[in-house]
Amino acid sequence: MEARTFVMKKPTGDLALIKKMNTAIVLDAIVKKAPLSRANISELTGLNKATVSSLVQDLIDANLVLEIGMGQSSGGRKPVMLIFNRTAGYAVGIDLGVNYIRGVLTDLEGGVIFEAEVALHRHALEHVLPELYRLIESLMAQSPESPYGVVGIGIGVPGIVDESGTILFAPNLKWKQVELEHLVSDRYDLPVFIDNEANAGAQGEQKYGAGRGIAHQIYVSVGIGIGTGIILNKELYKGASGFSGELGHLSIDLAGKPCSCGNLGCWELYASEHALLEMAAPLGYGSLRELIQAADQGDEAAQELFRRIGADLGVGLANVVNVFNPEVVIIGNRMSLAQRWIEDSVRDTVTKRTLSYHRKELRILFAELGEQSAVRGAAYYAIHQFFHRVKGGA
Amino acid sequence: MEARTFVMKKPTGDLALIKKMNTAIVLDAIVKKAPLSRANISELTGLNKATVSSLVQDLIDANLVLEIGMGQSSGGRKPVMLIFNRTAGYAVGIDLGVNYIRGVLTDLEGGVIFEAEVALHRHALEHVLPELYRLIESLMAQSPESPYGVVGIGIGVPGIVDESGTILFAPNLKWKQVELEHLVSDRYDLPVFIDNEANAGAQGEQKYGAGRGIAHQIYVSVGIGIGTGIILNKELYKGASGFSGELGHLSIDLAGKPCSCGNLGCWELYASEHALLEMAAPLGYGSLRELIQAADQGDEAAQELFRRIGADLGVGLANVVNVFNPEVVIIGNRMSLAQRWIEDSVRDTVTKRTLSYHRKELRILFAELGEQSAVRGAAYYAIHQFFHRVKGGA
DNA sequence: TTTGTTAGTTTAATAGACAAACTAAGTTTG
DNA sequence: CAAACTTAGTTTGTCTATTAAACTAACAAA
Repeated sequence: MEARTFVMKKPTGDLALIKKMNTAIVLDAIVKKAPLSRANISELTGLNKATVSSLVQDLIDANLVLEIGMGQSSGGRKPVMLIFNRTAGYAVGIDLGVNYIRGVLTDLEGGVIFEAEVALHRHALEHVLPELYRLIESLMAQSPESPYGVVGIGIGVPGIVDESGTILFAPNLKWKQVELEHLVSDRYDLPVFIDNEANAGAQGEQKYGAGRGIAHQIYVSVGIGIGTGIILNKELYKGASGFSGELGHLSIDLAGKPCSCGNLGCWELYASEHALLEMAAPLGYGSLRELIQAADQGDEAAQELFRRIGADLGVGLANVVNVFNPEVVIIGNRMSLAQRWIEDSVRDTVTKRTLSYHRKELRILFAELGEQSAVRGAAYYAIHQFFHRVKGGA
Repeated sequence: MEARTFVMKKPTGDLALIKKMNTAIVLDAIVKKAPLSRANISELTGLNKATVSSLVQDLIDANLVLEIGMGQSSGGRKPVMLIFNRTAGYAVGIDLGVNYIRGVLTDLEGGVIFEAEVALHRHALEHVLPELYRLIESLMAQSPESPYGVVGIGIGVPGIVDESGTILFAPNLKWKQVELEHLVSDRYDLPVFIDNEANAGAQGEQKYGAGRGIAHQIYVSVGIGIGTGIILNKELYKGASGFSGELGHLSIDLAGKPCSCGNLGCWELYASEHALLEMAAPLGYGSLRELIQAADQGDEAAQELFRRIGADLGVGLANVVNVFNPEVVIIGNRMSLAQRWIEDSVRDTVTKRTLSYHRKELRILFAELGEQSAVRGAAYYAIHQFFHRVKGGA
């Protein structure tokens, strides 16, 4: 979780804790419902006016809140309106893909200030790292002067990551045991957060996209394989070993095709981009883009292929829905580009195959942030940790 | 959550909260590691000696903690040892099955004081309710005089339950829309908690059985059908509608047998007691008990049947493991009686079909509480809520 | 101008945690 | 056996964050 070690005090309830809690409550109110006056905050949160005044002053001193002048009077003294100072610092988010590296610089609200992308032609670590560093440095160079500067770097990667930010295995990059967090944080002396692409995407959609305000959200990243980010009670769920959600290897056919993972009939053998292209090859199409174009131009075979992929996606999604009973399922990554050709068959299949109790609350959506789900989510990791740091008082 | 409405104050951080937290910390320490002295608690929790003394006094005044006399000196004044007063109150736990009602009376540590069971021959509500009431009353009659008396009643039922404690649907009882919580709590004027049998069983194993101290535990109740109780971060996970974990309707065969739920190839069609007995019928066996006996006496066909059921159980479990990456999976309910005949094939299948990363942390266990998982879990609901109530200060 | 209203600060009270001093009651040592 | 040391638990005074209430500031309407 933490990047470097901030010494953990004993977690007993003392006065510092309650101040921390209340500060968080106040800041939260401002972030979510700005502009607000102190009086508004008091009413909204139930905290006493005096308490709010004191906490707000601390936040102003910490450069996290700004007074933007007088608001409308409703028959008495004019209120002083407060907003969150989103430019008190900046965050870097990186999406390290298989054939690209994408990066954004965001403000503390996660809004994109600047973005950049480079193509990746080789996967060797010695080749990728310099590219990554160059991208990070170009992003940081764009960050305006600010009280906190760049507060951290979040990176989404296509592989399995452990708690220490080490990439255990990234099949499509052919990487094993890459201590990426150490490498990057040593270089820039900043907090660095590594997570897999699907988790980062899930966070992105949860905070800034289709999943805003939703407690139970499953993000299914359908690209070359299938990955998932599981958000339960508004928090990323990671299993015992820190990497759950290998839903790509959910078996949907107990006697189906053998998978490299050892199981039979894994979902991603049926419903990923890779599976689609395998079936498209005999028709003479070599890429997702070509296939979509063909479908758009009326090619029945291509359209049928999408329907089939949609159905198989739906089979797995039905399982996911029956297991998690989520409020939304978000389909993201490259396959979301084919939304118009797969959406109907996905929905039909899910409707047929889920319990009616679960269907009631369910919405199936496509990623709102498109290709930016993962970068924005990655940046959020850095922002999130920054808030914990400043509220702690370091 | 709450049974009756205790008016919720604004959840801001005030002094009462921190006292509540620290009281909980102290009580927790005593419950888990008794006997302890005040000095021990101070060291253990990091709370100041004075604070501990004061909080302990409150707990003694509330009859929740007892002084049991002097402990061993280690070179200075003898410590006064403290224990949790487990008999300050009692809880009733009920497992409402399809052909039985089982009940226990427990102390506040969940230890069984008294147990009883009645057979159910008819399922009509008019017939079951009086039986249920008679059982509850016989249990309550056994509770000794105590400061708090019976603190609540927990009931596990074979069906889908909503947040208000209404049984929406219990297929095997043919019940629909039974407001059980209301009925029972009106009758006894006590807090009543209804949940489905698998969730109750999961809680039972989590607190008193094979899942003690484990954060991520999946309890699979294999009976007539398959139900599951999912515990993540030590808490029962319920989905958006309050009833997730219909893992029985996880499809393991995308083109398999049609299920009454609308899906194809549902797990419980392959790996439940019902499925087993269907396959056993041609061999001339009519019950699980007979089949186990046959296997014990060397009947190869029966043994083969168990191996097959074990394998199909394993297929579904592998999916569960890949999805949740839990630390333990606990197989409970009736099928756990056949442990010795299915264990090997279950393990083999799971090993073959799960990702090695997940397997590392994984243990597959059978219910430690046997047939009592659900009753004990049900009682725990009442105990748990009681603690929240007294710590609140009512 | 007066009256009433709303915003925000100041003041004094309160409650809980804590450190330090203190009392209580034991053990070890010369 | 007395003196010295140890440990348990309580008492005392301090500190801090919240709060209610009083107060100041600034405006609108009559």
